[in-house]
Amino acid sequence: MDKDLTFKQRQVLEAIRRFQQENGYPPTMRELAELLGMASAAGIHKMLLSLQEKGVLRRREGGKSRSYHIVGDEAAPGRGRTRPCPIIGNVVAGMPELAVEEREGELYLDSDWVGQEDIFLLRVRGHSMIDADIRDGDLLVVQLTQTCRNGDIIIAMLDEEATVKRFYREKERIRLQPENQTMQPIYIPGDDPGFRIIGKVKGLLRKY
Amino acid sequence: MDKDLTFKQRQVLEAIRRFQQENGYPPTMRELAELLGMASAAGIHKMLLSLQEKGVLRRREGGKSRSYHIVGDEAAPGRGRTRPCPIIGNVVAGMPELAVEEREGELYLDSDWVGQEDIFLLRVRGHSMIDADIRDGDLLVVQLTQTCRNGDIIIAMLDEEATVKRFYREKERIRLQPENQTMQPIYIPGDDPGFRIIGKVKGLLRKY
DNA sequence: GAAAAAAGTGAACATCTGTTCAAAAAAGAC
DNA sequence: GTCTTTTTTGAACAGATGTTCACTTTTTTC
Repeated sequence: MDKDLTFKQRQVLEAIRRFQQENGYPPTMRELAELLGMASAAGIHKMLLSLQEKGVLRRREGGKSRSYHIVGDEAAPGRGRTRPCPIIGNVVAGMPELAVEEREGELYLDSDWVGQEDIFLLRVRGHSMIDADIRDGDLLVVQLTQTCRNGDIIIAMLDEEATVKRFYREKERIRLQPENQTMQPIYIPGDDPGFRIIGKVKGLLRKY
Repeated sequence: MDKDLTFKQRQVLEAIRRFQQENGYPPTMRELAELLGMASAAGIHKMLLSLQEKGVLRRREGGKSRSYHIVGDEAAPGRGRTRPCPIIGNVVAGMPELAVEEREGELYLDSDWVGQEDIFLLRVRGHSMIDADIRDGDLLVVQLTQTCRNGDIIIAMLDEEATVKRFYREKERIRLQPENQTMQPIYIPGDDPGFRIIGKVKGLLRKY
């Protein structure tokens, strides 16, 4: 696909790539012209159009400055490869609107790893899940969902307070099992209005 | 150093970062203003100046459009804030050249989280570190280094085989301690040529 | 060599972009 | 409360930038 490019066109492409690499943003047409020793921006303009037709160059919006990027270049806008995920210090009432006050920051995570669903990162407080090898200070990747299966590790609101527990549905009640031998399970009647499932744990991040 | 930023200034910084991440080039002042719901570019202009004075923002040349970049992200200009990290299935002889045959794939990770050093991801086999809450199948973030301190979790080559152990330097020998009560420590004479430290564990990724 | 395509020029124009200024609103500090 | 700092607005301006046009030069193709 690169074979039907002329020498000049390849030169322009290479100049764009180098400029982006060195400066962190794409060049303007006149900057490109000067870089290639040309006197007018019009020639570059024509060249960029033909490069666009051949599919090797793209621009996000017409008319905007510095908006060209090379197709297939890693430096190009990689929508989809990674996504920003907010770090929540504490789950608070009003979820899943993710109260902004509790935002610690955000991490960009690989979409291949966390998937496309609505997620956030929750910092673990305490040792209630130590038998599941989840430690104090770990970050949990939480997927917002109401549906979960027996044995899932979930985040639940229980009377305005958030907890991480393993979920089991029993006959007339729900059992929330802490993964810590020294702690007792919590039983929820089926009709408890103070109980609400926020989401389930899909992954874990730990920093040493 | 980030502590003397106002809330608004931090908001502006975050908007710049996100725009750069999504589009591959920095925003103009008016684009920023619209993004933040402001009516004029002048406010943004003043804000960028103060951010510049505080040293968190820089521009390559005055007067040029879209030429601002965030100081923390400047280490990898144009590469955004994530970096590709190879996933290694097994550590093999010949490291740290990271034999390509063993590459399982790669994940893009947040530079804020993994830092700028040379790293790779190693998949854990077995349960030798279960007492350190590291499970079979976890991915370890390994920083390539020869220097490590007592108590560090390290990756070491021992007679052509890779192991994950906790590192302790004793009088005339090195003790490699498995974090599993049922396993015995390994002792290495100080002059063992078959022993080599690959790196140390900086983080952990787990998927449920 | 003739014809066609590609590359380049120079000028003009509309819009975008950064910058400045005066003033007002909002938020904190005291 | 008063005062100061921060934040926002609106307008205006200069220069930068993308675009178009007519035309010339160079290169390629037949």
